[in-house]
Amino acid sequence: MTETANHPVTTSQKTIRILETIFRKNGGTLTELASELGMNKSTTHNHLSTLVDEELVVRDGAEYRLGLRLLELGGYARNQHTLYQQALPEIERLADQTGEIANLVVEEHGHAVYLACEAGAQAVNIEVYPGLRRPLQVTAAGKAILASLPAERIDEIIDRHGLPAKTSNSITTRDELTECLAEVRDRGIAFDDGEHIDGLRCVGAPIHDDDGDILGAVSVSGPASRMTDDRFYDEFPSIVNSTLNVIELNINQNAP
Amino acid sequence: MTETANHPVTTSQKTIRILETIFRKNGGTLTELASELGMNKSTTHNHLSTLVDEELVVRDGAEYRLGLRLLELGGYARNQHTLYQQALPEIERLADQTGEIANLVVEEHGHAVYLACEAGAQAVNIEVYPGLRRPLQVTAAGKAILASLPAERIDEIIDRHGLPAKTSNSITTRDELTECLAEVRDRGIAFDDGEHIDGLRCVGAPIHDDDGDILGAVSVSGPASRMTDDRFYDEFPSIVNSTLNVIELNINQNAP
DNA sequence: ACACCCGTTCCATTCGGCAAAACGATCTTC
DNA sequence: GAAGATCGTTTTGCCGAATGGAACGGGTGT
Repeated sequence: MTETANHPVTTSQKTIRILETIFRKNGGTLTELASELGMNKSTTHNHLSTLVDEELVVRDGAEYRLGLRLLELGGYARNQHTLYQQALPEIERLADQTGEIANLVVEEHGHAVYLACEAGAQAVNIEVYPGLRRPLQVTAAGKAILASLPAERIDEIIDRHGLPAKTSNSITTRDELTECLAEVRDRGIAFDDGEHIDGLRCVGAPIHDDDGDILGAVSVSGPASRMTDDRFYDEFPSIVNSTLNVIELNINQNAP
Repeated sequence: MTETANHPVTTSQKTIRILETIFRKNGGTLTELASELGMNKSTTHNHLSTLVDEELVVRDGAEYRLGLRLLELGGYARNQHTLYQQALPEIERLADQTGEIANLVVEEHGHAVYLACEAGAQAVNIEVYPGLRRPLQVTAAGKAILASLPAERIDEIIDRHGLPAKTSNSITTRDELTECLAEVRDRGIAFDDGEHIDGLRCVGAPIHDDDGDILGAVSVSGPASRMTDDRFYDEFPSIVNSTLNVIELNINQNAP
């Protein structure tokens, strides 16, 4: 299932690695990228000029940067998720209502991927943007999704990505995770108490269709200073829950 | 400047063409894509499994679709535009104020690229999304940008992309365009009166930094039924203009 | 004016991308 | 339930093309 390609196209892999490197380093010159990748300058040059030709990369003097063509493709990838179209207005409302950051998350390739993140009035400016990927088990939304997946799928994902620790609170063993997910299934709500970023608390809930299949998750995150225990454990879970109900209603109405 | 690469990496071009085709056809099976591209099945298969490996493509049964990894890269490409960060709140306000669709547009590779498009209360649902590209000369925002570019750059762009007609109102000759851009420079406002989509009217204005360099454009679009002449020629231009002033103030304050 | 750094071009080698065909799996049809 | 069609996967050999070394050119800064 999650096995790697038998005959990968190595040339294309190189091109993709270049894109990734530009992404990681936030742009760079030809020689920078070539040495970073351990590739010859002329090879890198050929790849880069191809990418510029195809408009996936923009050249600004000596600097190469990611081009907006990627946004066209990525924006389209997002739009094809009907969940996005159905849930976006509710996510915006959730952000307004809480004043914090409200997120819509789906699972892809074993990652938690943010489809939307709307900032409320007093939202703290953490670097979160549509398309961002994080490990599933360190986010509230990701845990909500994991809790709705069959055990063998969870094993697959752990085999592929492991359980990397982000803070001292992170879950790092399969046993801890199993226990945690059982609680999530009980409550219908997942928590992240500084497991990804110290001092950041997060409340999430899974979104199901009427067949009971998991579609994604909705979550709200804010700093512990404003996320007092009563808001974290009572108020926000109930707000998230009512948002969830509206979203599931929308989905099941529009897809009979 | 706008010349094509001397030694393009043809293998990577093929991979990119596959991505484009999936984009255009909104997904497809292996054999569909192979015949569409005139490529052998095994070749297409190798490329596709590489793309899935790299998480740029998602496989859902027999269907291949664009993956959200592209949204990660594209979202990042958008975030690196400081204009986006500075102008987004004003675009949202503009959408609220007018009830129509408010857009933030930049030029890249000779296209008008939508960085943001926020829907107001009564916005008509035209298919516009972040990352969408359109010819510059058929949109109000694009004309605003063109009007601020040096003539030789405009010639380059026309050489590369031509002046494709979208409706019977579209500008199709260099002379018409020159005349139109002169008016835009006079007024500081650009109009699109059904030049891209019949019955769609659009008001745009160019965003400059304090050096006078063009950064992008802001625009509002709505159906002619609501965009009566007085709103189209008076009310909306003045609203767009005041939005523009706030954005330019933000930019020049935060980048001294 | 000189030197350094970075991007570009040229060329030979060899690696790997490509197509044709055979195989396997899944779903439909009689 | 068997036969056939259709689609994805694998195998294999050949030729193209991606690669890296080295030389060239162009800009900038001291």
